[in-house]
Amino acid sequence: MARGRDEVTIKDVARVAGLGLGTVSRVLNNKPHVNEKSRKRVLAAIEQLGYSPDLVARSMRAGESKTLAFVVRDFTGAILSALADAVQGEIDPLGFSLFVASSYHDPERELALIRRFKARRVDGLIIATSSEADPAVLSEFADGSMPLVLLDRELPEALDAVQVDHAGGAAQAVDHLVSLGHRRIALISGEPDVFPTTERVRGYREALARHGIRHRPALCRVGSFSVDFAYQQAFALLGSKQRPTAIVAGGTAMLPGVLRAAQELELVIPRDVSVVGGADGDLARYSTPPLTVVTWDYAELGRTAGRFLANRLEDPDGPRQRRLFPTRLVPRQSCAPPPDDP
Amino acid sequence: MARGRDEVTIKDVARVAGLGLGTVSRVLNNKPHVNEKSRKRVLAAIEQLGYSPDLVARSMRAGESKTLAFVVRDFTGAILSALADAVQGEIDPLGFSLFVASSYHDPERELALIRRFKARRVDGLIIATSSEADPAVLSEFADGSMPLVLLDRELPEALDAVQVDHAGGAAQAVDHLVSLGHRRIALISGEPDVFPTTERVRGYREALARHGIRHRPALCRVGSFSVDFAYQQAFALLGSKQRPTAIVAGGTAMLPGVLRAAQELELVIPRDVSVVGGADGDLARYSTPPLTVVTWDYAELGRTAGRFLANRLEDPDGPRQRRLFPTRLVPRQSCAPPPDDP
DNA sequence: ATCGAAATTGGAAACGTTTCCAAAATCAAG
DNA sequence: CTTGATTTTGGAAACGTTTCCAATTTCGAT
Repeated sequence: MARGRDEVTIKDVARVAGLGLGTVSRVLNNKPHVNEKSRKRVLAAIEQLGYSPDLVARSMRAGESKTLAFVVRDFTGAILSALADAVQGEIDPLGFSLFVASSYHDPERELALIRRFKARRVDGLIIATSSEADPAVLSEFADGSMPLVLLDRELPEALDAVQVDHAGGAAQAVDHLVSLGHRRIALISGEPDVFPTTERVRGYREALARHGIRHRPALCRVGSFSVDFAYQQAFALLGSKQRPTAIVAGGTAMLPGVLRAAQELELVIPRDVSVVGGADGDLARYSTPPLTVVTWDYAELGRTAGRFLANRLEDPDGPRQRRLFPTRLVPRQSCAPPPDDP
Repeated sequence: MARGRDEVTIKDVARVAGLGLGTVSRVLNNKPHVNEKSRKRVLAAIEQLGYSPDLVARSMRAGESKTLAFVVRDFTGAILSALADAVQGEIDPLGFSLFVASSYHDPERELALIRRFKARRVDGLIIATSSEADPAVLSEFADGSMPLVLLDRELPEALDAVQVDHAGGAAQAVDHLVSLGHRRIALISGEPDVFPTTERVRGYREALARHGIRHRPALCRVGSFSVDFAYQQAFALLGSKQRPTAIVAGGTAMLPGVLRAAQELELVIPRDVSVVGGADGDLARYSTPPLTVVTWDYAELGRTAGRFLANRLEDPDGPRQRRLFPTRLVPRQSCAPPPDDP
């Protein structure tokens, strides 16, 4: 099992170079106090033996692993994978490698993942907690034993965070629809206890109020980030007698559900109902008609998260880092004035 | 920097339990030869101190890290992230954590990633090499120093692999189109030096031959897995005088490009041109019209890759593992008989 | 009670680094 | 040359485990 019986170690390098362990280590880490001639000899020996340092041993001794973890609810989906990709791209040049794991919306599982990463001596965590309310997960963070960056979440602790201005996004969507003449505007979003949903609801209600439109609870559907949930809600909404003339779909997973419901009820977008997507993607961009969406810069969000975490590791007591990413509305062809009669 | 000054170690547990290191270690690893009463004492001490073993130290001593890496060209995209997710789900219960990294189609970068993972003592690799031809990457595998599973690639070495039957898939697409009356069928796929493309081309040509249709090189466009490439090729193809009546788009990234080209040329799918997608996804499923695609079970592919790698670690000299995943054609509404005149 | 076998136990050694300290070599100034 | 300061060097100790071996305890049979 134990591969690497034949691995060359720093001792071999020292022997071949005819120098001591200390000197080799100093060369490896670019430390001062090593004669130019010795450095050359060490480098030659390294080259000759094909030596490369054992990062596990290094972690062991140094107490840090140059390793980060990215924990989300679910990787299946273009946005979170784009984020992971961006994070990895950002931290790789700094010598870090990235673990990823999904909690599948299960706080229990999430906790187990965090614990295991802690045991692996991961240097830091980028995490979109499955819930903002789970006390077990919260208390795992409370002791401050693990540097972390929150991804689109809001926790009571004073943690570094990158967030998207979903409230602003929802407001942009409502403004746009109102300007087209809509008054009965529905919102569908996912899990009620996470930042993206609470913010969307807040932005939606505030925008309605601003336009003097009464908020009807029946039009605000919040539950779970799944295609099925979105489908059911959209179906119920669009099938009702006083159906909304527009739907704001929060989150990527909502869009397919809404489209399917509209299709099954033989409602044509945007003639019969207007739709604004809560995040951009291939589906929104290339479907017919292309869908108006609220979007933001995924890659930059990921890079920022990675950078925040790297900063934090360098300066554990530095000031809290936060950034709220603005959204923007991309008008395409899924919104039109409301139909006359219904 | 060195967090964890206060961490509790196996020595503390031994002291509190009033037993030796060996005994504690035996309890931790469920080894035999430990008295029931001692076991209880150790467990109590662990509980009391909140001890959890340091996985880095364990790796150090054991020579294996319980860590795997997943290296692909690009994570942005639903398929590869679904695969990563499946791999992670499969290996997590076995105690493994998963690193991910993108090579961005750059063999140089890919090599650097592999080297770093080796230095991290990763136990194994699941990899979709950026090219099947790069000698540097090949030779890195040749020494057999790292167990690995190939993902949709074919290399001369006798390596474990999971692959998709893209040749069969392309043939299914061609058969379907021919049965509708098409004769001028184009294929667009990505990088020419990787398994999915070479197989698609092979399947495409064989199917054409089987139907007695002459292969026209101009209709077979192969280059890069990018939306832009697909767009350009589709635009050229559909804008030509003898334009194809059907296009087979190999790979997810191809689809948006083809759709956009058709849209800009004001060609209606499937009236003016039929389209078969080379992989399924939200876009294909929910766009209007829904697109006929060739697909396969992404999650099962990922799980199998994970399982193969775990098997290999358990039995380094076991028989070579391979699996070719069948594709199936999902008829939707993007294919129709060819237009009469063009 | 006594003996041999089996079960249980403790702790040194090892894994491959980096860090630290003391020793050796070099240098500059007198 | 001598001396004191500085640079360079070597190697023991430490990081937290597991493994191994020898020592001790327990057990069963006589």
